Amino acid sequence: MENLAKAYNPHDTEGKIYKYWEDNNFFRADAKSKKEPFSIVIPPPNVTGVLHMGHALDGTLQDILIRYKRMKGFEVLWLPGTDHAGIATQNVVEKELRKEGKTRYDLGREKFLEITRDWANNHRSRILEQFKRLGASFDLTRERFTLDEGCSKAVKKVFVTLYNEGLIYKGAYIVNWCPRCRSAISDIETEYLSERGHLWELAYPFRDEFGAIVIATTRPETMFGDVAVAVNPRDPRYSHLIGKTVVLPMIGRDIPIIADEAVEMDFGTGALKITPAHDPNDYEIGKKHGFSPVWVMDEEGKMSDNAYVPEELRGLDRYVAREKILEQLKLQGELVRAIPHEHNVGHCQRCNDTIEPYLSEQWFVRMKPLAKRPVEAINREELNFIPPRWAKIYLDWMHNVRDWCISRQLWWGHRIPAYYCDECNEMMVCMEQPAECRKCGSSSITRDTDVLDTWFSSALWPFSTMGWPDKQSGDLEKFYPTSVLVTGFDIIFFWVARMVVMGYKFTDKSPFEYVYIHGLIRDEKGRKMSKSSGNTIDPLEIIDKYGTDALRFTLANLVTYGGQDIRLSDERFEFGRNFANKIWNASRFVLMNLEGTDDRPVDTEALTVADRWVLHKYSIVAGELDKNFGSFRFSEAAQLLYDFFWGVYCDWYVEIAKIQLQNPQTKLNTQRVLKFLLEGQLKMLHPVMPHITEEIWLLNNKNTITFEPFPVYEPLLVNEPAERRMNKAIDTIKALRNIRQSFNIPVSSLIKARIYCDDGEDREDFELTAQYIKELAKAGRISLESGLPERIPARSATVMIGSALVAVPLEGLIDLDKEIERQNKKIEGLEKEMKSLRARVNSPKFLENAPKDVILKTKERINEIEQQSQAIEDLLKSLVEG
RNA sequence: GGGCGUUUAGCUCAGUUGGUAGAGCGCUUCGCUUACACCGAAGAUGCCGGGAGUUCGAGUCUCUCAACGCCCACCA
Repeated sequence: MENLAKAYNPHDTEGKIYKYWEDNNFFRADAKSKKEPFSIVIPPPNVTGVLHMGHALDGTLQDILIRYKRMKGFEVLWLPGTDHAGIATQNVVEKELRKEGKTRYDLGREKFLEITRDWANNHRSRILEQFKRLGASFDLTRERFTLDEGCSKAVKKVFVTLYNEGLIYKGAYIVNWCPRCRSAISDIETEYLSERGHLWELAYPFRDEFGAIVIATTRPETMFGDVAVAVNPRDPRYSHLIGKTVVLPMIGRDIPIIADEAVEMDFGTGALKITPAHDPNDYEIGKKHGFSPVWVMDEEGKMSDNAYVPEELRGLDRYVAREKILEQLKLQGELVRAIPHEHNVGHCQRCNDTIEPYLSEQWFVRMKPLAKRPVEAINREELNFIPPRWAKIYLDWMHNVRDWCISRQLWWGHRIPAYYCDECNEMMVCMEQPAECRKCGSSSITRDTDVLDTWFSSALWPFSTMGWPDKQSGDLEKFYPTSVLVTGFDIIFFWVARMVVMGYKFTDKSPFEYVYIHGLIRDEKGRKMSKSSGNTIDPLEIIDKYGTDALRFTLANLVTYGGQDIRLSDERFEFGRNFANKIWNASRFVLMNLEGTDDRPVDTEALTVADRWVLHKYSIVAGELDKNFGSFRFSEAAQLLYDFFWGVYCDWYVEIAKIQLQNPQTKLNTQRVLKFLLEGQLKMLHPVMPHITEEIWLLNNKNTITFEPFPVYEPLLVNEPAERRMNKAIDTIKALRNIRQSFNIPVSSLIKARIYCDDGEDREDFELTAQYIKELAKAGRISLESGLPERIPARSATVMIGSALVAVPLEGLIDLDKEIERQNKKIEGLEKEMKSLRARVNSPKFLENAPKDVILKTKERINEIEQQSQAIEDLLKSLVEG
């Protein structure tokens, strides 16, 4: 054991240990096991992605739960996989193509998909390899991909079923259109940003008389698609104009002035241009009044090449066209004015391009009828959010849910299983391509060219990955529904809510019992981490620099139950690194001192006070840990582990063990206790810091720590007297060290300490711990005196430990003024505390209402303070008198 | 417009049923004592955002105000 490195080097450990786990298939789940199941499916990272801090946090927390439950004896499944990430992946591949000066249209659909598939396959393993570096104990034999055969089958099955039940429909509606992606996107993929623009007031001249009506618009380029001008019928400024005809500037097309209640009189000019093909509200108004929409912009955001658009503008980008139009209108005197106007503009979440509302044929899922059971799930506690406040956000969304636009005009994704007869246009929605048209019998059939929103397949993830709709594997029965979903709040609507919807619809159950929502990772200034702002912290770099376990421990410690965002900086990981090193070195110490020991258990008859004390504390920590891991309180668990290992085991027990190891009578049992506690703590730490604990564990054990039973609260180890005794001893040691430091007494000079105490319990307590005090406070001699002295020994530094007085005679060494100052300060503190205690006790209401134990405790404390104050005052007197 | 979160030591943040505040880092002073300087020892630092209320007692519960942040809706 002497050959262990002086400092923990994670790189010597991590790769080796992970391989050991992998080679032995420790993480493979058995669907036939009799053990109670515990399962998590990973939120599938995008194939194109690289591991970022969000993944690291998410993955760490899942792995902690998984490893903890594995040690608790559950049959555990953590199912890994990746998401094909429709738009994101397609964008990346298109970007690559652009470097070669090509577009996807140059390649054609088949060729483009082939390239994208290769790309995805390459990256698919990369991200999972990165998760492995996190120590993720997932079952790689069950790895899934949202576009693999099984998932695709599930997608088709769900689509066809929903269609047949009328829950999926196709139709022309205004959708959010991203001109850059050339696709529709859903409402929640549209991000509204406040932008400074203009409200342009344009004059549309009357056809049959002099004058004009002035409308207000933020998008003048859509004017050629106008079908009417609408005013509020109650608006006195305009009511006389209703029914008249105006002429669209530049193209001279006639449109009527109509009346509609929806027009707000006090916005803009009170006159609204109606452009049904390019605005959601206008679409509604247009429909109501029976107008046919006029398209003037194409799917790339360019002005259409049709008769409605002036020739010189056709094919121009929408913003270029806007400038030209304004220029022209200004010349013609039809641009009345431009008012600076701040308004919200939709942007594509994926590519940030400005969204155009666009009337087009799309597929939708009717969400309202599907939302009923997901709403009830909260009340029935079939679905529980942690922290619970997220349930409200989820419910609000469910209550106001709108139809979900699921079709995307992309190539990369699940192609919609709808088929059209080329002859008669009959539409057939079915699992496989039909051989012939069911209506006219033609064999010329074409599949719908749209693909599905990525989140459609993600919504099925918890059960599509378990084999649904097939049941052969047994995974569905054993591991579905899953136990918990761990994710960030940013995808509650995108993913969590839709999984619940689909879960209830197709499996009759919530796909998970708990949703644990953690905060988002931010940079040290609280900004969102993003590649574009260059403020990301790469978890792999952190792993290289500090080690995986350091990363995991730090993150676990930083995450809060309330789900607060986490501000990270590089240096924060030193915390975990230092702790790992501490574990390493304490282990090294213990292992070095195990020579000559045996494999027998701790002899509980022969325990010293310190042994009993540390075992007592250990048992309590084990119990607390169980509670914390069981209730997703990761940081409390991490803090507990840290405090016990460092603050109790290392700082006190190991130091005391050094004493006990010197004594042949206590040596053997001390070794056993050291080892028992070290191994127990390795187990406790293992879910959070798997590599280092396994490495150390294997130095002394044949089998992996992976399946070791997690330590539990052990009532037999609880020992209150030992705790009381050690608390006194520790207080005394600290007091003596304080005196030593205050008076600059060098370590080389041994101090003497006299402890004046009662002959009863106090004396017994101190007798049992006197040796620890002597050694750890570097005292030459400890003497126990009976009762408090009548006169405090002169030229002594003193301190009260409970009702006992500890005095250190410091002939010649003591600085009188310094000691007086020290004691005065002490009295000051006591007096302050006393004041508030007295006020309480003197109030009859307190005595009436407060619980008895609180009253008792308060009175005891008052007595204690009185005693101490008295002693200190006596001391001061004797100091002054010399 | 609606909703949520945050405000505690110089910094970053804990604080689970109300009992008189903690950690890490940083800072000060010592120290290479049979693991560890990625260390050990001793210390300093807080009207727990402001105000009001409930209570014997409030960082913790209620109301209110303020600042910052986020989400949803949305006005052409």
